[in-house]
Amino acid sequence: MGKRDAHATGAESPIQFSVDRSSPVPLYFQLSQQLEAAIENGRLAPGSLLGNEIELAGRLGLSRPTVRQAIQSLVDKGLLVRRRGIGTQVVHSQVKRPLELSSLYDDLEAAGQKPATRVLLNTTTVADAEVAAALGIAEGAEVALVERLRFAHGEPVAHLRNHLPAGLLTLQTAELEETGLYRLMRAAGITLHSARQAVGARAATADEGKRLEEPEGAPLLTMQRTTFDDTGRAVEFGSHVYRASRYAFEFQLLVRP
Amino acid sequence: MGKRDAHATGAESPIQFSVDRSSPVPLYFQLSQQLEAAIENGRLAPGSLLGNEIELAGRLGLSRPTVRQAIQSLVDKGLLVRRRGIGTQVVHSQVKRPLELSSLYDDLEAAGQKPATRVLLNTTTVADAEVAAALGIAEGAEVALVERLRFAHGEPVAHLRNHLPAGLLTLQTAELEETGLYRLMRAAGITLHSARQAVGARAATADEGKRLEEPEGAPLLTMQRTTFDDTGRAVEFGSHVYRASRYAFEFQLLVRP
DNA sequence: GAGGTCACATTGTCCGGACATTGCCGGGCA
DNA sequence: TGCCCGGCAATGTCCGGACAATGTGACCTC
Repeated sequence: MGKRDAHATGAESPIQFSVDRSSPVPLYFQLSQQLEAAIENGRLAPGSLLGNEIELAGRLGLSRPTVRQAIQSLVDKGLLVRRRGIGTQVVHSQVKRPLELSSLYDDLEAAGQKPATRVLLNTTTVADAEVAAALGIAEGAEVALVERLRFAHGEPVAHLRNHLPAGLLTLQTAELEETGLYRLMRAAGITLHSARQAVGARAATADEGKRLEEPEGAPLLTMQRTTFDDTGRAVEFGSHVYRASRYAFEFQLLVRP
Repeated sequence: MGKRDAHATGAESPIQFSVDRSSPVPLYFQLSQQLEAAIENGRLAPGSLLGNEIELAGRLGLSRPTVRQAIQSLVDKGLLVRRRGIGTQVVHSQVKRPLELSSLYDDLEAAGQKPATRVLLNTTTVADAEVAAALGIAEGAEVALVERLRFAHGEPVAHLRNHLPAGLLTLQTAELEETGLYRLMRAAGITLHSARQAVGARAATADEGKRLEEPEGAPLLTMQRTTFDDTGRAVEFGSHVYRASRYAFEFQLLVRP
């Protein structure tokens, strides 16, 4: 054969992708979804080359920028790696879901544990110094306050206290017992964008121990989180306490290049 | 005036950007850095519009795709928000450094605390089941093992135990006392790409208490982390214990759109 | 046989344009 | 006065091409 097989990667049964130009879904998005699915179910093996962009574009009847846009989105997700002069290949390891702004409710549900919630408090109050600073509002301003106990398998897992700016949305206690706070906020049209978190640990006080069915002095995991929407407004400040014996944070994170 | 002022945003003293075409630095990167700097130091006020892409491209003598690439990189960082039909604006809040694959050494140094390290162990051993699973190698395979105590202001902050695949790089004890593990790995040409972390809490054992100068039973923050390079290979597995009274994790994270 | 050199394949960067989609605002109409 | 509609401005998508930078492998030379 010649200097190098031009179809070195395509030789091994190239996967057939296709795009629907009549669909309102952007072409690059159609392609990236098909690529992601192929990676997810193993049809594109880890470490395998993707075949060069130009040929792929030609096969699909797309332009190279469109194909690049599709590939780039998966590179950003950490599923693909580009190597100049080499090609684009699937990362070797099993990359699980990358880091997301996780909700305890969704985490528990995904883990197969049916989460339950008991609302302890659902009212309004005035912001103290800490809450005001976190939400970027004036001290003494009105805020919504929600306190909940979260259970999994009938046992308490965490005590959640959240402050929200007044007027952002009205929280029904019945809804709060049914689902997570983030889902309610999203349903109200709030686009969550970023969050600032601090995770620490401390010993349980007597009150906390009673609430969470732990002895006084037991280690607890604490998290404070301020969540922002896409305009940068703070939309929620949470101060949560987890039973360390029942819960740990797990997440995947990518290095920003 | 007309239906709408075409220079509504440019009217308020448009910031002058400039690019150097003779520089080897990509044009879109030059622009994105200047934009980021302008946002960082407040010359581009939060909430202000950026002015339309076409006009900006014209002023700089760039094409629109190049300008879009620059803007997109800042949108990905969470500094800008695009609104179709409206324009691109700076997010309102003070977005601090986004989430990075943080190194305790760098964290402490950035906080102005001079970190110090005492190497307790720097040897090789065989992988037990946990380490083998984390690194994706065979049980019993040879691995490097490093145990360190990290100090800040002369007080112990954390006990760090790391396992690395054999042959990845040779760690000098003297180097480990001088800087952080990640810096050494990067200096050895390893491109860190992603990591899987689990953060929990537990009570200190008697041994741990002695090492970290905490009473037995004191709450400790624990973290296990497996780090991968850009090909997906696991390059490090860390099992760390922090004094909860002296350290907490802080990070910012973005919602994946 | 060992080493360096060169061509090639592939991604990286950049251009100029075209049309579609969306949100806002003003003006027209009832 | 109030509602609806059209126009406009801005981003979103897509095209086709051009040249640069880089890593690999094969070839050639010594």
